[in-house]
Order: sequence, then structure tokens, then C-alpha cells
Amino acid sequence: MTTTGGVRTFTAKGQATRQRIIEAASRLILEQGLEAATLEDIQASAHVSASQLYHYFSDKSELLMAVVDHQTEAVLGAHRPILERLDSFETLEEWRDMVVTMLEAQNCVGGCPLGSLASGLAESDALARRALADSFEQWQTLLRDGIASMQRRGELQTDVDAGQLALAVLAGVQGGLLLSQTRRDSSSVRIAIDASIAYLRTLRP
Amino acid sequence: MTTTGGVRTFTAKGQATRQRIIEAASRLILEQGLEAATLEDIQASAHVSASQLYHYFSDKSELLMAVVDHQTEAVLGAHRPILERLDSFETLEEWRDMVVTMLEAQNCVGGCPLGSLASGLAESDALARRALADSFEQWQTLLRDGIASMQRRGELQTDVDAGQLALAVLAGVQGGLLLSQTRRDSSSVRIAIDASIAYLRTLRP
DNA sequence: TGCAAAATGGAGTGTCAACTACAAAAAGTG
DNA sequence: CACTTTTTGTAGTTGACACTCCATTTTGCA
Repeated sequence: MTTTGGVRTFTAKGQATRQRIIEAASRLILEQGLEAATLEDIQASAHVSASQLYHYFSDKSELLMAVVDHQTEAVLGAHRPILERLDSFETLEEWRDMVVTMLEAQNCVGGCPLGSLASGLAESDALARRALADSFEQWQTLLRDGIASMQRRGELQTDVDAGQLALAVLAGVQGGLLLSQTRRDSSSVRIAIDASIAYLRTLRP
Repeated sequence: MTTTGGVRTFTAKGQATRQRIIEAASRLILEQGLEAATLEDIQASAHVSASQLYHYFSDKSELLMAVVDHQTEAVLGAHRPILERLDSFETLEEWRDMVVTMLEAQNCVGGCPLGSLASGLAESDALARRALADSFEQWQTLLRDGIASMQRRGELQTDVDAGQLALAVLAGVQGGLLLSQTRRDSSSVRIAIDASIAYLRTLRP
């Protein structure tokens, strides 16, 4: 075993296998919930044996951390392109449509990957909780920067705290996704985001 | 065993024991999460033996349904008194303070009892998911009626759908509680609710 | 007061899921 | 081409946790 800076190195094939495990775990956890997705399920779904799983992850919690990182990148990766160019109400509505469309693509199952992980791990895995707090922080920052752009462009008043607005919008999305997941109906998250947008519209100069 | 309408009857002592089990289960699940709270933990915490637990509940999922019902009553029971007299922004702020105070009382651990249960059970227990959807529905109705009262009193425009406003407020609370739980800091939920209130203020006639 | 039902104690059992041991195959590397 | 490391397969083991059995005590009630 060679190490570089304390981090294990894998061959290209190894990294692919590791990635396959993470993706299978992420999908199963989203679709069935944290407890229902067993390592055996994940092994079967990723087409790997137990020895492979433990070759790439020391234990379940380490795999879970990798899942948290993976889903963080998946979610932020989906939102970043659109939020980075956010500077108008039009783009804000595009973003709302993207959130709704993504949820509908999974039939409202799983809700928000980060929200579900946060809720399921917050009280049992302090490391994961902190990592997810960081994920939400990044998400909020993306929103804040977009809102600040809207302020700079004269679409919004400048005397309101963009960070607080971003937090409120993020909370609305998370709550809306949870309600939509529970009700199996995407209209909750749509209405929640629409309310956030309507609020922002009242803050035009 | 005597039954009344297909429902088991218990003596007063029996009902007390059953209640003790439900309350212990509710507390442990809130504090440690769904998976971490085992039946053994619950037995120890409620000071009952395994035979007692299975005397009152046929299996774990039945206990979980009882927990869902119990937490629904606990949450709605806390919100109902204040939401039933909601007809002004002053009362709305009282309600916000109550939500924040309740979360701080548990040091942000567990977040919203209903939100946590919904997130943890939605993909693994269809019955529980439906029950929780119903709980949210009731909660939303309480908010809607309060908002409608504000409209009738002339505190809010009457051309906005009270039900949609209630849904948006509920989503903000749920998302705010999740963020506060993850960050271990009640400011998220406070800011989220404040944003909802600020939005409603823009809807004054 | 006697008898049936309810409540409880305590000591199990079975299963399943996380995790391990060990060896063989594959693949990089000098 | 040797030979070291990585990757993978197979067949376990272990422990925890949901759930059960049966006896005993307690309680309700006719």
C-alpha cells in the first residue's frame, strides 16, 4: 500500500470501483432511507464483494462521509451553474423550475439528498453533521452571492442583508422539499419558493 | 383479552405503562435519531421488560405509529393555543418566539419532531408517511385559519390565498428548524420565520 | 372470594447486517 | 520478466437487536 500525504492511492480501476460504490450507496440511501440501505444492498447494487467495500472504506461511517461529500457535490454542482449567473428575477424563476423538475424526476422520493442526510445523521454522527452544516453554508453562499448580484444590478434594495435573505430562501426550499417528499406532490416546494420570490419582489427599489 | 370495536382495552395501569413506553420512545428517537434508538434502549428508559413492550405493541412499526401520533399531538398541542388566537402580527411574533424557545430548550437537538420522523420514515414506512402528511396538513390548517383571521381583521390583504401563505410559512419553519438542528444554532429558524413575517407585512392592505 | 384477564419478569432464540480472514487474480513498475 | 502492490473472491465470524415463550404476579369483576 502506497500513501501520499497519508491518503491512500488507488489505480484508475480502483477509483472507478470506489466511485461505483459511492454512487450506489447514494442512490439507495436516497431511495430507501439511511437505515433501509444495508451494506449488502449496496454491494449488490454496485456489483462488488464485501472485501472490495472494505478495501475502499474502513467502515460504514467512512462510506457515509463519502456519500455526504458526493451528494454535496451533486447538489451544489446542479445549483452552482444557475446560481452563479443569478442576477435577475427571471433567473430566479429558472432556478425554481430546476428545483421542481429535479424533485419530479425522482417522483418526490428522497426529497433533498442533503436535507435527508442531515436529518438522519445529525444526532448520530457528529462528523457528518458538521460536514452537512458546511454543505448548507456553501449553498447559502451561492444564494447570497446571487442575491447580492441582484442588489448590485438594481433589482433589489441594498439595505437588506443578502445573507439573511439567502438563509430564508434556503430554509423555504428545504422545508418545501420535505413537505413535497412527505406528500409525494411537488406543489409544496413550488409554492414555498414562489413565496420567497414574491417576498424578494417586494424588496425592489 | 377483551376488545371493544376491535381495539384492545387496557386497565388504567396498562395505559400508563403504554404511555410511558411511547414517551420514552419519542424522547430517545428525538435525541438519538430513529436508527440509534433501539427497543432495548426504549425498554430501559421506560423501565419496562421486553414482554411488556410486546404486550402493548405488536411490533416496532406499531410503536413507531404511536410515536408519530404522540409527537403530532405534542407539536400541534403546543402550537394550537397560540395559532387559534392568531389574528395580528404581534401574536405571530409570539409564535415565532415560542418556536425558537422550544428548539433552544432542547439545545437544537432533534429539530422538529415531526420533520425528523417524516424524513426518516418517508421512504421506509408508507403508513407513517401518510400519517405525517396528515400531521403537516393539520399544522398548515392551523396557520391558514390564523392568517385568514388576520385577513378578516384587516391586517392582511384578502386577495392572497391564505392556504398558500400558510404552506410557505410552514416550509420556512421546517427548513429553518432543519438548518438550526444541523448548525446547532437557533438563529437559522429565527431568521427564516422573521423573513416569513416580513413578507406578510408587505401584504398589509 | 374466586376466577378470568391483564400485567409483568426473565431468560431465551433467530436473523440479519456489519465486519474479517485469507488466498488468488490482476495490474502496475523497475 | 520478476516482484510488489492493488484488486477481487469466497467463506466465514460476531454481535446486536427484534422478537418469543412461559411462568408468575397483579388486577378487575361477578
